[in-house]
Amino acid sequence: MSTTVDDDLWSAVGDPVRRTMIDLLLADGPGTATSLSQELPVTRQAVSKHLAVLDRVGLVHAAPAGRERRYHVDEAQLARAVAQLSSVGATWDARLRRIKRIAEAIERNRDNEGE
Amino acid sequence: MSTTVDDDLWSAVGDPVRRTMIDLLLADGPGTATSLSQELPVTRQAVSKHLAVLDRVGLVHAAPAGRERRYHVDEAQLARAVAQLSSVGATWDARLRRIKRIAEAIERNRDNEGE
DNA sequence: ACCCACCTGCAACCAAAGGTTGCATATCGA
DNA sequence: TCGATATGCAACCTTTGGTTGCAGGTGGGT
Repeated sequence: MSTTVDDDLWSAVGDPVRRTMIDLLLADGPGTATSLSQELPVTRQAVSKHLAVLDRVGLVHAAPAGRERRYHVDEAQLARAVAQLSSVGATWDARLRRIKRIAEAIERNRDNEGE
Repeated sequence: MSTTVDDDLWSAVGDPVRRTMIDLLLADGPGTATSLSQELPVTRQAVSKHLAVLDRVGLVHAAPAGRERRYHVDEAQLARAVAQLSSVGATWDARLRRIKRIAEAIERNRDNEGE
């Protein structure tokens, strides 16, 4: 079961730089490619490309203001992304617990045969 | 605050093919590059490279058995990955809630001034 | 023992993604 | 108007995900 996740949304937040960008936008409020690049280890152009990716999947939106483009997080879309993260996490977690339970059952069974 | 996430671990599960591979290994139990590739839209060699990536970050381990290499999920490491997913999710979720709370406060304030 | 089928690893090659530099354009402010 | 600043676009490089082709082990019949 492939968990039916939106691959575009996931891989958008899969990049460490983009994840940090979202962190920054949430912490400091809306920002521009230039302002973000000053707090990141990459150039403004790289940040600009990442913003384009985030914009394409709807995680951020641009608000043109004079000579600068101020980006802000789309809260609804980010909430959707968070839901998917926890969804996959929950799926894996459930499987891990099931595996552990089966392992314990086998363990008990082996003990019974041994006595 | 950059959430101090292990970027290698995160980007390992960031790839959709690798995520599906983990799903398969959890659902069907240990498997080989060949067996996994039969249920995936990529070639055996591609799967083999992905397994190498997952192995490098400790999410899977190989058990050489005769002519085949059977891979199984490292449950502890996967649990760690799941924890990071939910950690980032929780961080963003908290910020979203805080933003919403502030927005509502401003809303209330504006209403008071208006009356 | 032999041969064939099967699983694997390695190398060459390709395309897309992330990153950089350089340059041209547009806007704000003194 | 002129300089400083913010942006966009293009060329180029490197890494990564993907492919094909080929050679090397291992297992199982005959």
